[in-house]
Amino acid sequence: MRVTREQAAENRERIVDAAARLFREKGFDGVGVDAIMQAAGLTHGGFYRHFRSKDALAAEAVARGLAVNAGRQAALASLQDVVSAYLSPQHRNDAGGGCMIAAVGCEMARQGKGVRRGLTAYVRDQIEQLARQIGERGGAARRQQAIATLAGLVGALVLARAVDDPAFSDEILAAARRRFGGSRT
Amino acid sequence: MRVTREQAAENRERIVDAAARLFREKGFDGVGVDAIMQAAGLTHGGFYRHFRSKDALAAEAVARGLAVNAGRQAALASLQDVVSAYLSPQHRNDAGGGCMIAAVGCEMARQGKGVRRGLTAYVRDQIEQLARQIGERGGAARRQQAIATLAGLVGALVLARAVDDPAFSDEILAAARRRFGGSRT
DNA sequence: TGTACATCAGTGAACGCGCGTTCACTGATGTAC
DNA sequence: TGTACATCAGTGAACGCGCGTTCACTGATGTAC
Repeated sequence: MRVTREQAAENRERIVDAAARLFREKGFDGVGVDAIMQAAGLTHGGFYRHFRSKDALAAEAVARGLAVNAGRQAALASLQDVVSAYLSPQHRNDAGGGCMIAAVGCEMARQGKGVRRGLTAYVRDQIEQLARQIGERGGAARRQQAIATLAGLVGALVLARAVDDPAFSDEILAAARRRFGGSRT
Repeated sequence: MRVTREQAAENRERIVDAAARLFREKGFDGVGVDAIMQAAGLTHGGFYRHFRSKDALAAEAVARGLAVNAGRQAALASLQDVVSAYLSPQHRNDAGGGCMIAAVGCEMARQGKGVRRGLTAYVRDQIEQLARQIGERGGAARRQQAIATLAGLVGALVLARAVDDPAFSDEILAAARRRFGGSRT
């Protein structure tokens, strides 16, 4: 049952997209190759014609998820827009379609080189982009604030998702929105 | 090979402690019952005389880890001390002995009720304690700032651990220390 | 353009392995007299 | 205090299961003529 080269390429994309979503929803150890292939509409046997290993897919899926996220963030003009989208209840409720770092950041420290390299580049980009959007004062202080803001966003989303009580979760998001949301420090 | 009641209780403590450490080092899915029991100096077969399931142990281990952490934090008088200990390279390098949230926060959203309930109580406590240590202004703004600070600490540590480049990791910690470290906002 | 053959994306069964959990067993501890 | 027996913490083999990975096979696609 061979398939067009274009079809094969398209299938590969679907696998990476499915993995990017499922990893964010259930963690790296929480999804198997089987589930990923099924989500992509294929059977698990064909997996190794596309990827050397599950780890190799993870590296690509993380890169994909980060790239999509970076694009979305860049499309938002102001710091306020970025922060309020990031700290929205919708983002909290949609881990599978949201920020990679908030979803699987804790597990990344334990991942292979491929995953961590992609993440590092992304974090650098995000910091620079945030620094540009903060846009006041000179380099060092602005960069510092960008780092702190990124940390605050990620941490607030992790907390808001981990916590058991919806009202408390909302409070965390709201507080972080007010503190990091473009108000002049 | 029955064992003294006190010995048994002691063994139970050792299991919980080993689990609290290993979960932080490798994630909930990254350690098996076997490894935990071995770390506690026992064989895996006896596990179910102490805990109903791995999940039940996870709830206890998280509670233990959080309690230890809370105690350590409370022993530090000033916000500055708390922040600089939390965002120290030593803490970054010792996930197994450090903050539960930074180590497995992302996975907690996917854990059972026991784990999340304990975490929620802990987050509430930490926020109140930070608010007390911030100690300026009235209730609402202070609480807001405490939430943002907690988020910033957790996020910065997650980022510092995830990133591939040691210098960059240090920079993240330093920037967050300066932003969250007790300086009057 | 048509034919003959090689390629290879995808299938589904199978592999070894480690997981969470169960179980029969052991023998020191705890208890009843 | 001593004796006889029940209890039960811990052991190690075993369970079913799902995992990541491999493999023989299929048959449409791609290629060479």
